[in-house]
Amino acid sequence: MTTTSLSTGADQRAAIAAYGSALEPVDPELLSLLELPDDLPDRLSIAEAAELTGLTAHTLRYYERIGLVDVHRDAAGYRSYDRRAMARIVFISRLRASGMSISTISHYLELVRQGDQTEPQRLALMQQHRGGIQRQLRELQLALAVTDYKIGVYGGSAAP
Amino acid sequence: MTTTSLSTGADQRAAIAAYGSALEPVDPELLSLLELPDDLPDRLSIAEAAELTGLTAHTLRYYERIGLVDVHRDAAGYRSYDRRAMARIVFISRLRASGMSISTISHYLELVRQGDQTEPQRLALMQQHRGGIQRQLRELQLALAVTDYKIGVYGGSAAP
DNA sequence: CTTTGCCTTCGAGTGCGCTCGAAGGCATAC
DNA sequence: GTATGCCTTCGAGCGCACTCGAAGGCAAAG
Repeated sequence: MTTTSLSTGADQRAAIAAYGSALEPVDPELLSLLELPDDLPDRLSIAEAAELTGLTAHTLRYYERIGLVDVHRDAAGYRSYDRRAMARIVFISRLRASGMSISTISHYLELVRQGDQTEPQRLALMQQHRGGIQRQLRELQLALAVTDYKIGVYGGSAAP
Repeated sequence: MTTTSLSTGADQRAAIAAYGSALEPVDPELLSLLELPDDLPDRLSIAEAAELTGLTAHTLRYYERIGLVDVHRDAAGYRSYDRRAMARIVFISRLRASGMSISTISHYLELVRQGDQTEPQRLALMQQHRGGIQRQLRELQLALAVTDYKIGVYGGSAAP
């Protein structure tokens, strides 16, 4: 769409790469927090992205469909996940894993789209989420205690 | 049903009490692990049970309906939650809060019903659940890290 | 050429865990 | 008596987050 096909074959997907992702370099501190591998390829297929994130290809398409992430297409029309997309997806999956609803994530990302003046709202949202995470941590500790108790009752050891 | 009504009025529900719950005394260690109050009344209405557990009355009826817990009825046909029922409900809510599905909980409770010879299976189940809890704890730590990172970016402090 | 396999879009379906509402019973207050 | 409020059972409904399947495109292998 943006570039005309010069090369053919397998390289085409990679060749199409210099597109869109270098606008902002993706905060390296966040990138390392998200624990993406250092040798993360520039462009990944949906199968590779699924493998790396632990989500299914179906779920990745779903996240894109509902507007959580933008994903480029290569010359064949296939999805091509760049560093930015991967970072966002892992970020989203962290929020999901900590119980943030998809509608709240959508709202947060909409605030991001609206620019810097929404930072106070984003801050409030994240602070509230932090409270939720801490509550969950406490609940998990309680659950761990009763689970370990039962394991003890059944004569087992905690490490299976 | 079991006793004929001698008293009338408010005491009737309490009067019906000496029924069923004293068969086994409920493991005091588990009871304290479940953090039920020391002054837990012998018999609670569904509203009181809901209040104490943080579940809704609807959910308590649902858990009973699907066979997770047995609950006695008073002379008026109202549910009356004894210590044993409360302990089980809190136990269930701990398992739920740590991500055990209702069908797995049902299975576990069915094993309990089947008697001592199912202890190895219960042990395995709880050990597996322990693994799940630990995985969730790790995921929550990662989520907490990115959340705190964002809070920092937005100029906020972790304690709101 | 055909086969294989991964990819596309689209819309519909699924499973879970509640959640609700209707219709009615019981008990205390007035 | 009636009104209020909490309780009962029953079946149905709902929201969420996927999850799936059909129909078809693209490209490397044989």
